[in-house]
Amino acid sequence: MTAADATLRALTGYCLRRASVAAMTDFARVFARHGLRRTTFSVLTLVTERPGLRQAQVAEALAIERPNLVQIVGELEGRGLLRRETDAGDRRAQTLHPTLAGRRLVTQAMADVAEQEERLLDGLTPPQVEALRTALAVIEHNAGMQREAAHDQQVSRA
Amino acid sequence: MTAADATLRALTGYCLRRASVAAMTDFARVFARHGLRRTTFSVLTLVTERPGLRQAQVAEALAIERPNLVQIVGELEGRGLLRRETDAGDRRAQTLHPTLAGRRLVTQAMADVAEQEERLLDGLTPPQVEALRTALAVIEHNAGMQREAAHDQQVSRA
DNA sequence: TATTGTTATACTCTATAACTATA
DNA sequence: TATAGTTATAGAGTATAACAATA
Repeated sequence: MTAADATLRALTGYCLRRASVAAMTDFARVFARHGLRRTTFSVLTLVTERPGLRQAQVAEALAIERPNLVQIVGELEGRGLLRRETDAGDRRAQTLHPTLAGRRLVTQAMADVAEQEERLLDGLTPPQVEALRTALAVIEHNAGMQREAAHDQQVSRA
Repeated sequence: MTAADATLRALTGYCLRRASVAAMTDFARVFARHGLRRTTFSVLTLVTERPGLRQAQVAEALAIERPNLVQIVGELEGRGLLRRETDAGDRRAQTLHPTLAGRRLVTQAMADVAEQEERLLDGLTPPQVEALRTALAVIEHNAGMQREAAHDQQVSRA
């Protein structure tokens, strides 16, 4: 495809966004069934998979700004799904640990999410899904390169 | 992949979202070089491709709520990139028409967007890109099915 | 009565500056 | 001084209710 015939609906970037928005809308409904949003589901799942992470590490891993994570963790702690624990070695840091209720909720929610994902991928063969994931990884990588290049340019201009 | 090993990073839905966010972040930078945002670029491009559409038709085509489109069109009209024209046959309706400046801006911006898209897809063969677009269409379709099913359920409950 | 564009409004997600307490 | 968590706040994007003009 050349730039000449690149109309709005022909843009792969727009197809990517439409599919993402549609998929995340469905996922949001699954999250809501468990009283979760995308961000709270992500944080609770990560903390369950890797207990003891600091908030800053969770924020880094999930690309969430630290100030925004405070409310998310507060919400999950308020519902008794995880607890904050002051790090023994560095009393500035809060490590995060799932409660039993949190682990149970993650198990249930993740099962529903996986089921929803199967519905979304219905009609695609395993090789097609693998090819999709490869393509998505390439795009994410290329976009990251773009961001770094723009950042370097900004730095060198300063 | 079964639900059993579905950790956060293994979810295809999350890979899809990360790639989409990364790609749209880059596109946003391209739009900004022309004084546009994603929404204003989309509207101006569509109006240039299909002049004379009513606002309600543009909103429907781009999945933008009509109230939100008012500001977008107002911004583009204020910059002299398109003009509203009261429909002769239905004086409630406003049809949208690109100005010369608007058409020129779309040509320039679309060229940059297509170039950016090529960078994003760098490393993928044309068949791989085609397979990606097929997979994205399947996901969007499946998600739409999900939405309709949920809506039908909601209606039948009422 | 229904529809188009519009106004006002609210809600979510995200981003940044600045504070505190620790290091 | 630098970092972790926090507070407050601002912005973009999106969603709904209600109104005037028109059909």
